Amino acid sequence: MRINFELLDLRAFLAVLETGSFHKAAEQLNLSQPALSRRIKQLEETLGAPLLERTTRRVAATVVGRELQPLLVRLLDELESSVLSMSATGKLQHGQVTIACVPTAAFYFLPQVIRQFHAAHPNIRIRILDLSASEGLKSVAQGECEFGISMLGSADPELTFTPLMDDPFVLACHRDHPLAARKSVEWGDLSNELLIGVSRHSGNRTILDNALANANVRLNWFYEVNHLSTSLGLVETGIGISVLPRLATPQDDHPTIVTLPILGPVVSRTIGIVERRNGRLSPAAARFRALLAESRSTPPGCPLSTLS
Amino acid sequence: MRINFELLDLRAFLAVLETGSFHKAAEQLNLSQPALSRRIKQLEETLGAPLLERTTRRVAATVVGRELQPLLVRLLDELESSVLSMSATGKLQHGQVTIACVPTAAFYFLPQVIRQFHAAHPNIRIRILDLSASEGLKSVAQGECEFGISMLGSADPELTFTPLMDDPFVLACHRDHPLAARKSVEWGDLSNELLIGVSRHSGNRTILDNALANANVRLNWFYEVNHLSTSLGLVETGIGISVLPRLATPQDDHPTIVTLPILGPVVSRTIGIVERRNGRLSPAAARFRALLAESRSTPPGCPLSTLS
DNA sequence: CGAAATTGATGCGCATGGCGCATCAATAGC
DNA sequence: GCTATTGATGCGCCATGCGCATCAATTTCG
Repeated sequence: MRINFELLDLRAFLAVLETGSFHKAAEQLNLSQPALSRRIKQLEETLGAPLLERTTRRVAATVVGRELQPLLVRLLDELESSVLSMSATGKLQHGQVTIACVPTAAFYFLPQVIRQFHAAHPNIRIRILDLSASEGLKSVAQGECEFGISMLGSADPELTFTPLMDDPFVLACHRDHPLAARKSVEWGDLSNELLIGVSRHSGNRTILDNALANANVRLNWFYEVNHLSTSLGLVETGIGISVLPRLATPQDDHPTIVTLPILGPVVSRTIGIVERRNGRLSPAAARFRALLAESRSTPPGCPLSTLS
Repeated sequence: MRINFELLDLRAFLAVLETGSFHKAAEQLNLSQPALSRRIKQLEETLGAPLLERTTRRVAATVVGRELQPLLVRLLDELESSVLSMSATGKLQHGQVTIACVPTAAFYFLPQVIRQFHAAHPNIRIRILDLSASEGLKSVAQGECEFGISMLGSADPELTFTPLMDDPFVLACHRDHPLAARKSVEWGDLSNELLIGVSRHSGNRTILDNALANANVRLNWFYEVNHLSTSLGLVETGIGISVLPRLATPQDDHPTIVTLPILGPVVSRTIGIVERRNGRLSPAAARFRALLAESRSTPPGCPLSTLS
């Protein structure tokens, strides 16, 4: 059996029991009394049982109506709260934005943008999935978050990429290391060093390997770890040096670690916003994305596969 | 915020996600594709956030849509099952009838009528509130059951009464009692006996007292108990005799108790159907009541206060 | 890479359903 | 018994929701 009535019918029934009057219930629902009377009659016919016993001066629920009333109150209350929540989300008064972000970019972009966004929309929560680049792209592709902040990765025609900034790879070494006294180094300077790197399957490593292959530079990756932060930890112990994205290194002076630009050529990864090609952002997510884009103005997004 | 959409909108949204197609969802809901497209669009505008991401070949829920979907599935499933239940009740395919009945009448009227009703409507349950006469009338008046089987009690203008049968008061005594050998007795025969009776506030006692006052008969109520069955129990011990409604006495031969008609005059209580004056019965209750009435045809009900 | 098939969105006109007004019948209070 | 009020019904009107036709976009296939 298909549902063959409307929400207004159910609300009319509940309003009559609440107010004790067809007239008052009609007022409550912005209807005339005859319109409400017809709605009640139609609902009773649809359900095949009387719900109300009434005279011109009195109204009460039948036994069937008594059974139905608490159920309808609960269902309509739940529906109404969820609608209220949806509507508040739509008006940026309440809700949540879910985005994926590679951890190294999170610390750079998000604090300031989150501060701005929160000041403007104090009741909207930001939910950040801190995932690896590949996991983050997958999360966006599968619709688990509204967009992601990531870097150029595998070409996926379903995703678009809006660059925000270039993040150069730099050298990280212990203060006591001979190279630490330089203002910058070249790739050739690193040829004889024992280098600490991340997994060869990671996005960062893929970008780096491609760029260096083009420049005929070969490096000696002696240690391989899974997380950039582990690279930094090992550098701190002095057992080797590492090539890392700038954002993954300490932003301020560090007691034991020195970071130096690597020239000839400068190799960078591009950090940007990843979205589904036909995605539609909720108003809150759209606003958050706008603030992100403003923090670094760039041309409109295009498919990843067209970026060189 | 008021609910400003319809059940069909919600069902359209869920149907699209279930079928993966506006076309197929429209078919499912007996709409054309443009009509369904408009419903989705209107729902999204009402809620202030997109629910679906779609191209001409593909459709998926947004993050907001994903959050809403399980809630709506549950709410609409519950609504649909309760409507199915109501509809089955309306068509006498399923449901429940609740009536109040004084215990002494229950054994007489209900077994046969319940058998007939159950044969015709095997999936409708009969719920019997076995209450005293006064409690039964109150339950009917307050809408806790659809009607009651009771006797003439306090005049309540909100209730109507349809007589089913007259139930005479009879003498119950031990087989060894001197009166047991008679075929009948008169009230005068009881003047010098120690009588067991129920509470002077009970319906039965009120009827009896009124009738005997009119006939200038005075009885000696020596013992007073709360339940008619207790009267019978005491009669069985031989400590006294009792005046009881015929229906409250053993219907068959009893090893120790004899029941005799009491003449000059015959005093009876009237058992009948009690209803709210403006009551509306569910179809099942209406059918059950009709079977009851058929078991003893009587004139249409009239207000209790007009019965002499 | 272009053509073809298919699908969601939109313009348009029409029919119907839901509405409010007027009124009736019933109810409750004085 | 009269009066005021309320729920139910008849009636006419109009706004809404519909389907048809069509467009633009998407995906598949040769």
